Amino acid sequence: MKQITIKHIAAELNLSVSTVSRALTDYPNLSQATKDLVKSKAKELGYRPNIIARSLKCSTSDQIGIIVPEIRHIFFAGAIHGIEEVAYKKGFTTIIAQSNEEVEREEINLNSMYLHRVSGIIASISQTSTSSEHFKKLIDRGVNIVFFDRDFEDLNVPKVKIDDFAAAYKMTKFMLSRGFKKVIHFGGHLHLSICRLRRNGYEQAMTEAGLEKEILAYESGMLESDGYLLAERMIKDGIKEGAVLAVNDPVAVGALRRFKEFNIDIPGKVGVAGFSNNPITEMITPRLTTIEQPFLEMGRTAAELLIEIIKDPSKKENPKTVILDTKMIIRDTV
Amino acid sequence: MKQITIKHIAAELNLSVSTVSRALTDYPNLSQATKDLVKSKAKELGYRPNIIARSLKCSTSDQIGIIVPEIRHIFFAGAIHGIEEVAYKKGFTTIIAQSNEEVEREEINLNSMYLHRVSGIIASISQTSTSSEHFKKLIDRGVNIVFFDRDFEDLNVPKVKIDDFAAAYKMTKFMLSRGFKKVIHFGGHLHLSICRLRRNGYEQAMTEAGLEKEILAYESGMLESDGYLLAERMIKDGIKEGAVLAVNDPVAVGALRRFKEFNIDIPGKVGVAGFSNNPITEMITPRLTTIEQPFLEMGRTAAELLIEIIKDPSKKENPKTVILDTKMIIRDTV
DNA sequence: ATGAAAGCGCTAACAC
DNA sequence: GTGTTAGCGCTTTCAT
Repeated sequence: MKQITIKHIAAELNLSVSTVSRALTDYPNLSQATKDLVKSKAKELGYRPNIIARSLKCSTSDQIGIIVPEIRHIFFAGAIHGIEEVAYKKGFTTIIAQSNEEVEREEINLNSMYLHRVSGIIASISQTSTSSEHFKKLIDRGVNIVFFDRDFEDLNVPKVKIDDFAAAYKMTKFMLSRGFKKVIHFGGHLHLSICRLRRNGYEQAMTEAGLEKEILAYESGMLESDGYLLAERMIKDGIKEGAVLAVNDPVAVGALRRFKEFNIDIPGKVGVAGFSNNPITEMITPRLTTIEQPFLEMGRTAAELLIEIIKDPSKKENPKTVILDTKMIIRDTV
Repeated sequence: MKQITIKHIAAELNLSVSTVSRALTDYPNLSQATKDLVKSKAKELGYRPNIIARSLKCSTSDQIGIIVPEIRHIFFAGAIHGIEEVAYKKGFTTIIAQSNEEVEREEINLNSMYLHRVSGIIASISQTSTSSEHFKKLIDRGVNIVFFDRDFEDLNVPKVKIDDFAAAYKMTKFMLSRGFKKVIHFGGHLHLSICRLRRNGYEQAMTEAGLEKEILAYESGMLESDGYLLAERMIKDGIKEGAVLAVNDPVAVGALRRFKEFNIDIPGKVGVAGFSNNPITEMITPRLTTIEQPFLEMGRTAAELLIEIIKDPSKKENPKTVILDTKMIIRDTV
């Protein structure tokens, strides 16, 4: 019940607490004999270091915090998997928190992790995070932060991203090459850089095809329900033909569902493409064309970047931005 | 950069640290004037309490730890949502960790949370957790623990569950009533109580129908890939007709996929039912018949039970087990 | 090679 | 109503 401390060990062995502490942390100038003695005694008594006390003293722990919008999205769950893989290998534990796309919750979690003195934080920001103030404050206090996928462009920290512009550009061109007269974009909120970049890529491809007059980009949320509603709105707006480039897979799936309810021929009349290569895209009918994002790799890389600056804070001077490759996955909806 | 402490506030105001501490924690015997003074000064200096120090002193925090097998399963993600909902409302923050179905990882996370002095832990155990030793140790040290869904039967702590036996029993009977000559069970590992109970419910229904000789229960993992493999094995075992009761939705979905690849008529020749009412069960073709588990409600209840014993540890003497209702969702695969 | 002692930031028992 | 002081468990400088 009662906690065993180094004091107990010291008392039992007639040693000072400092010697015990040193033995336990493998301090160089200490005889191997005492080290062994202390360690075996510690084991015997069932000693467990109080890492709270250690954190207080050293003002750090070996814990990495992860903050994402929603863990149930395979993209984030997968990235977390990648983060954990390298974190555990390097002796860190991880804790996860979700913002539920609410900036208030994001701030609470961020501060809580800071107060608990995590060694660093890997984050992908919420849809409602229009200002980077809450992150900026912590960065100014020296907290190690790395972003993946959704980031703040004005924050100069390490990042792992994909080339959102190029991916959207490529997919738009591809859809046009399949014979669609125009492409409509179901986009996310523009203060998120990934949404803005995807939209820019779309617009660029349309412009290059001489279709600037046909550019039509809706701005909405990033959930399945948003895609569902947007599809309905598109039909109501009188658009009966064209290809839809959705900002992500959930939006694409929602749109597809609505189009199917309207008995619209896919991909005959309307095409649909998503973003992420969510496993579900392959299980539904028709199977969704999408862009593969290497989420596992993104997570791994983010963890590596973070551990790099934890181990050597001077590396924060010139933060890296790593851009990972995407791949078009052509299936049945385009 | 440097942390502002109560010392700084005390110095600026010519007060003692204890007065400042008392003012900040709204101690009763203190003039409102000093309280206001201290609080405004704290705000002015950008003071943030060091909760590590507070944890060290009080050996607790206002943090609830959550440990689940895999966050990407909607069942767990949904339960976590429910937990967070009530936790935040009551002033707790939450941290999440996943075991990836590995008992080693589960133990690491469990210990890490304990060492970080969380107020309590809500857990659903991993598939490979055959012994409850690691949990037992912490419970003996006084750590507050609540289980939901997957639990250790030998641990006498608060739990939130469904009636697994009854649900499996009911679904088996229903399948038989639809004209299937027999039901085959795709079960999970039997050291998990939920798997054992579901299997028992299945066996009971078969026995009551005079089909004890036809009882066939495979034992496997709980992933989609396990269902896929099991379906293949069933075919290879020469079973061409009957209904499959899967231990959960992923297994059912995997089995369904394999049956479809074999061009087996569903539900004409073979029926399939899952467990959980995962959203995907409605998006695939044919839509999967399943049992709805109230995951949000399970999470909420677990959080309430935990906060109850945190606030009043004497309640641990007679831990509650809450059983929540399930519902059969009949769709196209049975 | 080992010990004594200070201190991380906070709370609370004890004084006045 | 407010101040003094000890101490939570640990690390680390300074002695010896």
